[in-house]
Amino acid sequence: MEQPAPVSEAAARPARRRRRSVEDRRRQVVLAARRLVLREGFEALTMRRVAALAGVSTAALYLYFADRLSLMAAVADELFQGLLAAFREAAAAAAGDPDPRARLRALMNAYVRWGLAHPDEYRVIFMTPITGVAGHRPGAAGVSAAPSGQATFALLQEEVARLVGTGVLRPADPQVVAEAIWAAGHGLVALLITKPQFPWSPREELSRTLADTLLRGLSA
Amino acid sequence: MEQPAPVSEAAARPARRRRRSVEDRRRQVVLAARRLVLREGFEALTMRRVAALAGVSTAALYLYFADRLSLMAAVADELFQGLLAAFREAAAAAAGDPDPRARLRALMNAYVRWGLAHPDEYRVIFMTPITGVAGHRPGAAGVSAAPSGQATFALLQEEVARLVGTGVLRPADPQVVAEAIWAAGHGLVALLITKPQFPWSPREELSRTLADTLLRGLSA
DNA sequence: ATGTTCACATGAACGCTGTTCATATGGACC
DNA sequence: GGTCCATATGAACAGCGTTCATGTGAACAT
Repeated sequence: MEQPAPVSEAAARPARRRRRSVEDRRRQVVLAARRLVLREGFEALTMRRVAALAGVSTAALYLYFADRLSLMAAVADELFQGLLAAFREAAAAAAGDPDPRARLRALMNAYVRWGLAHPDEYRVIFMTPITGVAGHRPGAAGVSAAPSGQATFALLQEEVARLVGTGVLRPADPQVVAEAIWAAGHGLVALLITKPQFPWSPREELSRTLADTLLRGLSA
Repeated sequence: MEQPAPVSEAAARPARRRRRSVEDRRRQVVLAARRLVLREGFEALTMRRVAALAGVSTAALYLYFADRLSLMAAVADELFQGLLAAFREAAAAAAGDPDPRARLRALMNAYVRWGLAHPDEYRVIFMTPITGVAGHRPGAAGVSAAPSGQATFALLQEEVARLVGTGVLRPADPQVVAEAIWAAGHGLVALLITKPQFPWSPREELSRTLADTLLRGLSA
């Protein structure tokens, strides 16, 4: 339809064309799910609602995803790009700052701000027991594990490694340090989301104190 | 039955006796729910299963609790005592240490260790959107907000205040600092529980790095 | 002793969930 | 034109939280 192939190649085509179509539909489902989260929140992310919004039957979802968590993993991978964009933006904004720690601080702040600004998306990505983007139903074995997520963490990890390498931060395993920073940021976002009735100090102050303390503790 | 009151007081008694009985039942339900979590994990905590184990009908639960979250709040209050005990134990163990920061460090480590050792209980307490111990059905308005939880956080907050007061930690609002420490610890536990497949560094190393970094950043 | 009242308890139902499966359907190949 | 097979579906299953009309039995008044 898109490109009328020679008849001689027609034998090899169908499989490809079919697979293409399947992946298109799969992607369409993921996008519908994303729209659902953005518009109606985390709780709206049910198989029936996603199917209805995507215009397919509920059972059809199980042709593209092993189960609900696999679908959510695919959605998470999509949502990650929002956080990734915020990361890149923060890093760019801190480019001119003379303080070598500015970029790392900007990443920390961007993470917390993004999480608090997008709690429903944050819940999908970081507060749901998701393994990574699992493969289609027949393919059984899971495939690529959330590339966007890895890219995002890599950004943090590389920045830490850079600062350790240049001696700005005291000698340490960048992997461990990056994980610790991530954990600290996640804890703040997650607790504020889960326990909103706790008498929290102002969020700005809290976020600043956490980032400052970590940076001070890590500095050489 | 327990104490045959004079007939003249009989008019006032029933209400009291009845209330007592109701609270006993309520407590019995909470204990059944706790046993369920301990033995079968977080997912087993359903209204039907709790009711069955407590020996009452499912509908009866709604006489004692407004909804499922209220029941879980009561269970959380019960589970908190485990963490509180771990906190007290850790504080006592650090009593002889010459380092004035030893107790705070011990609290941080105890928190993370307890959470990782009791993930199902941790999920009930800290990873479920719970408001506090809500009142009975008719009473409508919620009552005491998780006393054990408050006591636990108070322990951390007081220790921070003590160290700030003695000049061991740099001047800061103990409330903000305590919240930040809590958030950091929570993040580590929560992420390890939610994303067990992530290629984490060894837990001991992670926990130590996080605690050391925070202490170093907070020290005067 | 009898009648009345009312807090407490329940079985059954409602609408929702994730998931499975027998049954179509329709295009690709022989 | 007939066969096959990937794709799609409606219906069903078991479970969930929650509600409500219906008991039931002890406490009180007469």
